[in-house]
Order: sequence, then structure tokens, then C-alpha cells
Amino acid sequence: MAEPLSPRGRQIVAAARELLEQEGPTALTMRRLADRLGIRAPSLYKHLPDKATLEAAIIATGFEDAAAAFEAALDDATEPLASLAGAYRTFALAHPHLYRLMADQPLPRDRLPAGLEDRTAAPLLHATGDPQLARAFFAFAHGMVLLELARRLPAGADPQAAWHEGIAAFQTRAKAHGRQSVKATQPP
Amino acid sequence: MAEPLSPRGRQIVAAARELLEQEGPTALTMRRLADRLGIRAPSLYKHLPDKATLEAAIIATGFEDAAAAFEAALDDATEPLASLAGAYRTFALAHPHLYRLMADQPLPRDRLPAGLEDRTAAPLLHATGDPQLARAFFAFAHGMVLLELARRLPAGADPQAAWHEGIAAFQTRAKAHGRQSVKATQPP
DNA sequence: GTCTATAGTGGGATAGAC
DNA sequence: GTCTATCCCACTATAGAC
Repeated sequence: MAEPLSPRGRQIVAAARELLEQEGPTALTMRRLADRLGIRAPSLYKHLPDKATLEAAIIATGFEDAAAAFEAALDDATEPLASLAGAYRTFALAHPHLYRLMADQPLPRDRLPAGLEDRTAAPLLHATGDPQLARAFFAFAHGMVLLELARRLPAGADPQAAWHEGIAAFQTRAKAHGRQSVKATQPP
Repeated sequence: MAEPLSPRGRQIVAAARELLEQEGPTALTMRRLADRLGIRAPSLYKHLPDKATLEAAIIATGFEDAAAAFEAALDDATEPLASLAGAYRTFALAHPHLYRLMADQPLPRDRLPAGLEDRTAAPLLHATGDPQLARAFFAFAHGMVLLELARRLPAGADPQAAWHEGIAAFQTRAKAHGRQSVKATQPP
């Protein structure tokens, strides 16, 4: 689905991601990007067909990084769900504009490498052991991160405490699921 | 903080909300709004100082509606958290563009009626009995709604099942809090 | 309360020369 | 691979007449 980019194309994507992360989505224009590369905007179109392709390529690099971070968080974790939540939060708060580009809109799945979305989701599925619970926990983490980024929690609120409450709630639920599964596979 | 609007100003805000809800945020321009009202864009500025004021006024009407819906959901509910989650989801899915305008960005608190944000949050605080848990549940509901609106759950996924998992997790946690509170106020 | 005219800014993208 | 020149679009907002 996704046409491979030339080396120059990848340079452009890297510069675009920097621009987005440093100055936000409104700064990500073909003109500003060209400025940063020391060329003129029309020259970009020799390497990329359009802006949508550029954004999809940025999103893909974000998913690669996120997947790696989530996989690392799961290694040797004594509390997988808590570790994963920490990695999720760290990634999103370290890359707020990138995170929003990745998560705020329908995924341009046709323009992403095959399997990348699944790879990013795999650690969470492993940590929860249940797809529905994974989705619910995903929603919680996504919501917390967006509330933090949009400064929507009350001024005096301690986000860490809210994270802790949510993680605890889902850990309990995950253990309940675990017991159910074990019971179900054992004779009565 | 917020200057009261003239009757004509309120008509304009109502038309703007319709436009936003029906055609999305990119359609909410002063020109399109004027078209809908049968006037020219510059005429709008006789009734509203700028677009930010218009958006804040739309947001305020959304909060009024949401607060009323949440309060109704809590009346006579046997499962307050589940009832509130249902009302939250119903509101957001019925008004997707409005919801995003209300929730995706820092609140223009200076331009909103005093107390409106607190009134909207009150039912959730009542249902959870704990501010941190309320924030965590808020994040879950917010995240679920955004994942649904952005079609970010896998194609075959059943959002209802994920909602159910999350609600169950937080209900358990709320009951644990309840017991703790009771215990704490009773002699050992 | 509405209009016309217009300023000022910015965007994505193409054609064709070098 | 880069350039200049350019098209066409859209937006917020103001000034001043009626």
C-alpha cells in the first residue's frame, strides 16, 4: 500500500516530524518544512506526492517508536499494566504534537506499513490477557493523556493519583479475568 | 467574565452550533455561518467581537446540555456509574463535532459562565465518591468516546463490551473506596 | 443591522526552466 | 533536485456607506 520513500524523502519526513514536534500542527506546512530544509516548497513535491503522504509517514515513525517503547516496558515488568501505562504516558507527554497526530484522527491505515498497528497494540493485549479489557485500558490511558495535554484536569489535580486509581481498577479486573480463564480450563 | 449576548447574538450562536454539528469544524467559518443566516460575514461582527467568542458561546451551550443530561442520568439510577457512562456516551456520539470542540482543547474558562464546568462534573463526583477515581473514570469515558469517534478500535471490535469492562472495573474500585470510607469513619 | 470593498495572511499544489 | 513564477483557494477582520 505505502510506496517506499527515497532517502531524500526520509530526510524530509524526519525534518517534518521535528517541525511538528517543536512547533505544533499549525507549523507543519509545506512552506515551513521547505524553509527548515533550506529549499523551496515546490521542491518537496519531487520527493512526496502530497501532504497526506507526509503526515502518514510521520505517523508511521511515531508508531515504530511507540511500539519499541511498549515492548521495552513489558520486559521483566513485575506489574505489566502499570509499566505499560507509564510507558504510554511518557511517550505521549514527551511527544504531544506527534501523539495527537497519531491518535486524534482515523488512522490512514492504507498508507502505513502492514502489521505496525498490531505490533503497537500487542504489548497491551499481552498485559491484559483480554481484548475487551485491553481496549478499555487503552481508552483510559488515551483519555488521561489527552486530559493532561489539554490541561483539562482541575488546576490543583494530581494526575499521578488519577493514573494510580485507574491502573489499580484495571489490575483488579485483569486478575479477575485471569482467575476466570484458569477456572474455565480446569475441571470443576 | 463573559459579556452577555444580544438576542441576535444568541441566534447567531445557535446557527453556528447547527453548522458545526452538521458539517464539522472546518465548516465553521464566519462566511459559512453568514451564508446560513442569509447575511454577509462582516455583519456578524456587529453582534460578536470575534470567532473565539463565538466558539466559547457554542461550548457553553454544549455544557448546559451535557450537565442536564448527566443530572438526569443520576436520578433514580440503581447503578450510577453505569448510568452516567451511558449518558456520557450518548451525548458525545449524538454530538461528535460539538463534543470535540468542548473537549479537545484547553477550556476557554474566562469566557464561560461561572460554575458551569463544576456543575457538569458534579454528577460524576457524586457517583464515584472520590475525586481521583472520578478523574480516572472521566478519562476512561473520554478516551472511549474519542476512540469510537475516530474509529480507532479494530474493525470487528464491540465498543459496548469494552465499555462494560471499564465500567465494571471502576464500579469495583468505587465500592472498595466506599468500604474504606465507611471503615475509616467507624471505630476499629 | 446590513451592505460593499478590501486589507492582510496563509495554505496546497502545478508548470516549466535550469 | 532545485528553482521561479504562479494559480487558486480560504480565512479573519476592519472601514465606512446606507
